[in-house]
Amino acid sequence: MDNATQARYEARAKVMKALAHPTRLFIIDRLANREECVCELTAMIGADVSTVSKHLLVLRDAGIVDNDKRGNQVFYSLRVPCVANWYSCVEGVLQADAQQRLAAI
Amino acid sequence: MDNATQARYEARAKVMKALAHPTRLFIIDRLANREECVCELTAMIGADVSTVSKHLLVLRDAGIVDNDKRGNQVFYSLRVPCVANWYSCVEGVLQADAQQRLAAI
DNA sequence: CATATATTTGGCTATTTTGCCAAACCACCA
DNA sequence: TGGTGGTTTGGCAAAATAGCCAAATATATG
Repeated sequence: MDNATQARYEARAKVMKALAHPTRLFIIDRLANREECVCELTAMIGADVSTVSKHLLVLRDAGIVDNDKRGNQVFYSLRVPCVANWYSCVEGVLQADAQQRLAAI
Repeated sequence: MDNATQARYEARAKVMKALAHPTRLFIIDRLANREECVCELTAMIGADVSTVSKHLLVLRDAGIVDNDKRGNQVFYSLRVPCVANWYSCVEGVLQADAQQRLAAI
């Protein structure tokens, strides 16, 4: 694998990695419908604000969300909506897996 | 967030996590066209066989690939092809990100 | 200006992930 | 049976990630 190829896969992996956490997937789900402020997301998630803020940073670094500061709160929104469409595929993986496990009994 | 919801996001995250590594994304790309044996994948990746084997185990545990032992080699194939379609979306994220960085100069 | 609210950052520890080596395993063949 | 090629497993050290607290920052408001 040459350097350019390596770099390309690393860039892709960064995006995937940003989505590889339950809390961040939950955030994506919330943002699929409308933008939300950090305070609202924090209330729904139930973790420390600093933790949520860091999750949002990961998503922003990956280019998945945008943020907009209005007044003293910051609103996050989904920048690339297609991400939200992956769920059907992920669910497909989970269902196929469940069926295989069932068949293995 | 109740327990069931939590569990659902964790299951999804497991699938995403399995894809959140350059080497594993490379493997998915290879398997998008045809099945490959561990030996062939190892040759293309250029890491230790044991490393590649463990990456394949992660993908298998997540339900993303299947394996088929024939003779003394093991062939891996993509079980849920839709995963390969995510690339266009990931590329979209990367391009949007590149444009934003460009605009910020 | 002082205070309150919303968010980010620094820093620390605990946990998870990665990748290599060595060893075990398995199927084939002489 | 012994040897060979292909694959997995165990184990370990290095690196990355997660989550909390405390502190810093920024904005609104009295």
